[in-house]
Amino acid sequence: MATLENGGHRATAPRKAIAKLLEKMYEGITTETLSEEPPSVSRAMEYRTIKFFLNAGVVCKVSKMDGERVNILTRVGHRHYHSVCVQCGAVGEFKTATIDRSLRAFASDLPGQIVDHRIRLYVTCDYCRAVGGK
Amino acid sequence: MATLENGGHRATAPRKAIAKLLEKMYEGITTETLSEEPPSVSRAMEYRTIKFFLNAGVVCKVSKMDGERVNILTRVGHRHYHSVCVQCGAVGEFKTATIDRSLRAFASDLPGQIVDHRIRLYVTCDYCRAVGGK
DNA sequence: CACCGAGTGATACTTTGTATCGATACGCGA
DNA sequence: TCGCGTATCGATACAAAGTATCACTCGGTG
Repeated sequence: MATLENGGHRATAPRKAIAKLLEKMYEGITTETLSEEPPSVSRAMEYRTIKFFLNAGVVCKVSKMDGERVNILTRVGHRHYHSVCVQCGAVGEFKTATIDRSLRAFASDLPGQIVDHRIRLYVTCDYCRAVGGK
Repeated sequence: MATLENGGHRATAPRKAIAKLLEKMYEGITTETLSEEPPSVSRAMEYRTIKFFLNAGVVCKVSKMDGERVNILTRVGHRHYHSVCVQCGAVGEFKTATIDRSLRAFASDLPGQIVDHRIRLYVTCDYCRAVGGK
């Protein structure tokens, strides 16, 4: 929460409520989620708060396999990637030590100079594999 | 174009026009592009045709760095990745032989089983580097 | 207490995407 | 060639998603 209180911004009730929701929704939230779940805020606030969290770096947008984009809480630090369970939708974050080597490999296959990158993995998480029986 | 004529689908005038536009717009097109550029089709057709191309596998959706999603023509075969120039917006496709090794590395850092993945590189393309002077 | 800017809700409005419907255009068999 | 069913098309009505505006509230400060 301390992150929010920078530059004169306040950790207000709606923001704390939405942050709390973000914490427990591992599959991410959308404005639709916000209009259904308890911490009732005005429709305008749904968009405002999510946008606020986005450029505060508190949440990331992640694309599900079907193209839907949800907002998920950033739990780890700066450079990380997302894994999305194709069954339960839970989004995980991971880092990898080998990414630099991989990027060099990509770079050699490619004209131009890499300035940034996105990697996203679709997985079946351990829980779903255990439950789903496969 | 032959790709289109499967399952009783036709390569009609609007489709050919949009396909032609896709061929020359390396930065991808949106429905907005279609409403501005010549081959004038009804607004409903913009959406219909793009959706049609999408599940025909003729185009892919690619996210620009700012989050805008454009439709770009698929030029190479099945499994490929996109590079997006952050200056001119041109989208390139690339394959890489080393991806399997990289994925194994990711997999070892990650619980669950990888079923699919997306990789996207943001670059400054050779042309923009030459022109932009850096 | 007065002031001021951040934050909020309600609402109007714009943009984006979908559904519907009548009218055409094509491919194909009789 | 004629007739028919399906694929398409344009126009338009609708629905959904996102933004802009405005008046009002809340906290902190002098």
